[in-house]
This record gives sequence, structure tokens and C-alpha cells, in this order.
Amino acid sequence: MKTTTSPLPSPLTPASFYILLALAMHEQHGYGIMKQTELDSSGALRLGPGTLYGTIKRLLEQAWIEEADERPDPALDDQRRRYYRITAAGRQALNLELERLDRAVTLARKHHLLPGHKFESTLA
Amino acid sequence: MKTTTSPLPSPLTPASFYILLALAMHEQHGYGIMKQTELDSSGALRLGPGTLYGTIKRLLEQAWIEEADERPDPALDDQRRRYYRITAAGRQALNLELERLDRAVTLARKHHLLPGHKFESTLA
DNA sequence: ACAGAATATATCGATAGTTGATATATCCCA
DNA sequence: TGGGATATATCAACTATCGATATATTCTGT
Repeated sequence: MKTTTSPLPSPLTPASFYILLALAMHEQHGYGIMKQTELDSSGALRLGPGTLYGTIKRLLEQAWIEEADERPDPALDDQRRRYYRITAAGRQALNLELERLDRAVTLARKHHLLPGHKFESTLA
Repeated sequence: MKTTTSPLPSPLTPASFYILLALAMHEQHGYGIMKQTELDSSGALRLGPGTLYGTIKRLLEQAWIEEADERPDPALDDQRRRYYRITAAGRQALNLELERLDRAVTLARKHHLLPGHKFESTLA
């Protein structure tokens, strides 16, 4: 018998990463996540509906995100929306991924593959 | 008629990213890239042979890496090895990806999802 | 009040990358 | 000379992404 939760790829996929990142910053609905991701990645990642809702479904199954039952002020709401929030497990997964990315960027910087930090050259 | 070079996914896959990163630091052979990647990612990414050689093949077709014709000192060589180096196009692709990752890490840090830099708190 | 555009969610088939197994051969050390 | 690590290669199964398609609601301007 198979386990009910299928493991997401160990380095997060870009879609999973940006969705978790968006939700770690604000509770949001699907379409909002899509727009947020476009901003956060400076247009490098555009989530199509297939990727967006497919990934959300997988993240829900994984319990890294959950649907929020409370809805905002009816005046500001849109009944079509489904709101999501990140879970503790999701934060942990995001944190692991962020540490991995940070290590990679730091390593690249050490080898002069990226401009250094503002502060780097001004300090002894 | 289809173009001969199929575009690699815009955010690089982790495999492509770590292979380019390794080659940007030193010219290497396949197995060396594998070991280097395990170090660079602190064990987060282990390239199996399928991913390793499959991705190398794709990167060669893309002309982001190329096989080096020169071989090292025969005394230090291993005839089985195939040596690779990154191309100018590969460096450009790697740089784009590094900038994307850096933006993501910086954004996360701004939202207190990662510990700040050593220097951050010591400066006004 | 109406039309049209943007918002919002959902599913599907085609494409492509990853994985783990399998295979084969060479190198190095005891 | 035997055994384990090194080194490359291919394959089938699986999984994620992508773009098209679909459907319905909300908002905006006339």
C-alpha cells in the first residue's frame, strides 16, 4: 500500500517555492498568488493556471498549505476566491529551501560570479 | 521546421543550475560535477547517473557547456573521463539564474523569513 | 442596464526533466 | 589478482510544467 502523501521534489520546484513564499508573506487566494509570483520573480516565472492550481492541489495534499475558512469583509470579498495560508510544515520546507538558495548564492559570490554586497568592499 | 535547440526551462532546473555552477568554478568531468554538487548543496541535491548524464547531454545540445579537447597530464588522467567547460552562453544563463535566486533570498530576508546578514544589524 | 474586459478557478493532453535500476568498463589498492 | 570505488551510459516509470480550453463571476464604462 502506497503512502497517501506523495513527496514533493526535494529541492522545491519553482512553482512550489514561489507559492510558499507568497503565502509566507500574506494569506492569499490563488489568483493573487499568481500575480504576486510574477512580481516576486521580476517576471521570470509566470504561473499558468495548470501549474498554479495543480501545484496548490499538491501542496494541500502535502499539508504545506491549507484553505482558510474565514473570509474577509463581504464588501471586499469575491465569492469565487479560495483563500490559502501556509502551515508550520510549509514554513519549515520553505526555510530549508531558502537556506539552500542562500548557500548557493553565497558560494557564487565567493567565486565572483555575482556582484558582491554593498557592504562587502567597504569593510576590512 | 523546428529549431534544433530546445529551450531549457526558464528558471533552471536544480540539476542544470548546479552543473553550471560547478563548471563556472572549475573545468570538470561528469563524476567530479556529481561530487561537487553534493558538496555545494550540502547534500540537498544528489545527482543520480540518469539526471547527471541526461542533463549534461541537454546542456551540450544547448551549447551552454562544451567538451574540452585538452586532457590533463597523462599521469593524473583517467581515460574514461570526459571533461567539460562552461561556455559564454552558459555563464549568461547561470548569471540570470543567480540574480533571480538572489532577489528571492533578499525578498525573503526583508520579510524576516531568513536570518539577516552579519553586517545588517551592525550598521545604522 | 448592458457589453466587454478582467478576475477566478478548474481540467486536460502534450512535453520534458528526474529517478532508480541496470549495464559495462576502468582504475587503484591491498 | 580480486574487490571496491570511479566513470560513463541508457532505459522505463513517474511527476511537474505548460498552454489550451472551459466556465462563471465581478468590475468598469457608456
